[in-house]
Amino acid sequence: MLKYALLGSLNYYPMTGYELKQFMDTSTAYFWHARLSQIYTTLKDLEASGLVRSTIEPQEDRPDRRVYTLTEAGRQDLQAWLSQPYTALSQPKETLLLKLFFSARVDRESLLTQLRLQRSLHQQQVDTYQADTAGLIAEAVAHNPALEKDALLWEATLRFGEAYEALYVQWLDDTIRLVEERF
Amino acid sequence: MLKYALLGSLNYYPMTGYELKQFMDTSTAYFWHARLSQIYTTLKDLEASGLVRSTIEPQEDRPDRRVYTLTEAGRQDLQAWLSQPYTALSQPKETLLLKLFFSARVDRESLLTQLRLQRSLHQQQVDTYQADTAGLIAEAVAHNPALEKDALLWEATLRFGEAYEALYVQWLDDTIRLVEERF
DNA sequence: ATTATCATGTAAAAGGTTACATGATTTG
DNA sequence: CAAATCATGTAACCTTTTACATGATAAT
Repeated sequence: MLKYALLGSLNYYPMTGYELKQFMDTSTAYFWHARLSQIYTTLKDLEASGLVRSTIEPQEDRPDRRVYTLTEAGRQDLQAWLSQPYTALSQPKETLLLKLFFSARVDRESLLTQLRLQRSLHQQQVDTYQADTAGLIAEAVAHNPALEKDALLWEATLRFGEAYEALYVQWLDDTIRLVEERF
Repeated sequence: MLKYALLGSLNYYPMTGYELKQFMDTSTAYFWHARLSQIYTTLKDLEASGLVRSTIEPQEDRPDRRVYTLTEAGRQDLQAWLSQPYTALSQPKETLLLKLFFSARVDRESLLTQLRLQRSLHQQQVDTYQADTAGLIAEAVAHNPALEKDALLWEATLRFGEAYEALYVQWLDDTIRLVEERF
């Protein structure tokens, strides 16, 4: 699926692997992320399949930039994926819940420390969304009004991320209280 | 991490790979799932590491049952993992959000069909939790009152699952309205 | 009659992480 | 002076999925 994250991103404008990583880190990261190493190898595969094409921009004192462009075949593959309905449910892996589920014989204080630590991490995430991501969307539309529809959908995914983090913090608060009072 | 799902489950009582699959499907599945093939190969690895031990119960007309038991080393490994704080944030992969993010050039009706389909799938999940899982926890405690503390934590994870699905349905409703009105 | 359940597994492929390797420039 | 940024990649490993293989019994 990283495939489509890359094709979708390159559909906006040509980018290097490094730039794709940055793009994803500031836009899709909270529902789809990837390491640089995976991005580089996947781009190579996509080029071998003819869905992207790369050109080299020479640079001095640092590695040449390899800029990837979406090909017509790539655009079609992306459109085909986008217009095909997604009939599955994603199956999340939540390490914290897994640990909690089996923690009945862990001592109370360790459990509370664990939960409070997670609370602070998730609270930080909420702050990040509000500060960074919302601003980036507004900026993109200001530069290019043709992205209005895109921005509508970007905001929808952002709303999901915010609601998810708010839910997480709320659930942690409830669970911390539960453990304090009844565990 | 499947490793700990298996060790944690076997800490309750010995099970076969097949039974572990069923156990996970009715308890951890909404935050941790695995296929049978992965369970079988992981159990083999765990036995090679001495964390579980298996004995064969012969059967006629169907494959012999291979029953896995947690070893003392396995119990210690599990406890070590449980008492070690989890300092990361899980990085979810939400295919629906990925598609939505790049869907600005998809036609309105396809988008709405997509979102409505997902709404019905998530609504089903809500119903499943309420019907199935809550009952199983009550049953387990009734059979074995020593599981009271366990049940407290199981209910906490269940509450997360319910809140998550409720959030998802709510977000889909909001997003469907947004697309209807402004896309 | 077909599908679900019980019950085991293996093999190949895909997806993803971690570690390694290099090195100049800019910012704090 | 140290850390972050820019910029590329490869290799080994681990995790997960998909496909294959078998076959009786019970339920619809």
